[in-house]
Amino acid sequence: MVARAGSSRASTRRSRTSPPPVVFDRPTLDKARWCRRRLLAWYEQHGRQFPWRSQDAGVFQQVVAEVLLQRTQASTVGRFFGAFFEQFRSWDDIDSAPDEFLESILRPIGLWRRRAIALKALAAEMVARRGDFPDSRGELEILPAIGQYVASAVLLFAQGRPEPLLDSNMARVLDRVFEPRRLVDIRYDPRLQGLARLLVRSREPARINRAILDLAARHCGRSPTCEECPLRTRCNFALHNRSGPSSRVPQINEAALGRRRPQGVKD
DNA sequence: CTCCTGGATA
DNA sequence: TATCCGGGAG
Repeated sequence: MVARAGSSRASTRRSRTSPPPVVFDRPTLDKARWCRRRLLAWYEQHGRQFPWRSQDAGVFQQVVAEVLLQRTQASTVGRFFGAFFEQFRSWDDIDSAPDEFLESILRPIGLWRRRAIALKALAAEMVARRGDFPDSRGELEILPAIGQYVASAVLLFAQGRPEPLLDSNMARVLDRVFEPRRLVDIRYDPRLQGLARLLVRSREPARINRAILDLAARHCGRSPTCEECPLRTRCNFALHNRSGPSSRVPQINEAALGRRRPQGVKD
């Protein structure tokens, strides 16, 4: 039961995220379909369980979890999940909590100061909104703590729309299976976003999203285990990779993609 | 050491 | 468009 609040007229005029003007050729469309099937089959057996993926998790927990997951490993948030939501069970709980208390709870997983500010601002907004999110991406991305990624998560989980959870992991999978991205920053690469949106265009977009994220975490990291990957037979990286018996992977010019920060050490 | 389901800021 | 936030796991 999707309540479409007739926003057809003032449709997302020009949000920070461009609409999908990207057109793909037939081979790419076929490959995407093939990937979807393989991913779902793989996810059926190897998908990971997390609290925020549970049926028990409401939109509140799902969205807050997305904020907790930013630049943070899922396993870390997995261990942290119970302790956090035992203290904060609603937007109102966060809104009414003292800043320093929220910070102290967030401290173990890092980014605690920024996250406290962001969650506070978002909670206040959500209390004022009586708990319901706007239904357009443009309106969502205005809200505090909500950027392109979390906006997609809200549209995906709260409205069941086929939006991609395009993070650095999904980007890496798409780079390898399809074409390398143009831009270093995935947030401003229309081609990459269009590709991600194409992949999750299915009956169960949430499952596809999770399948890709889990695949990236399990087999498609910096040192990928292509032998066990369900996409290996049509993945550029895996195909180039199988040329030799050595398990050591030399280099695919991937060094230019990941940002190399000098990270000056000061003594 | 790098990386982790990014977003706000200048 | 580049930088910062942050503790923890690998």
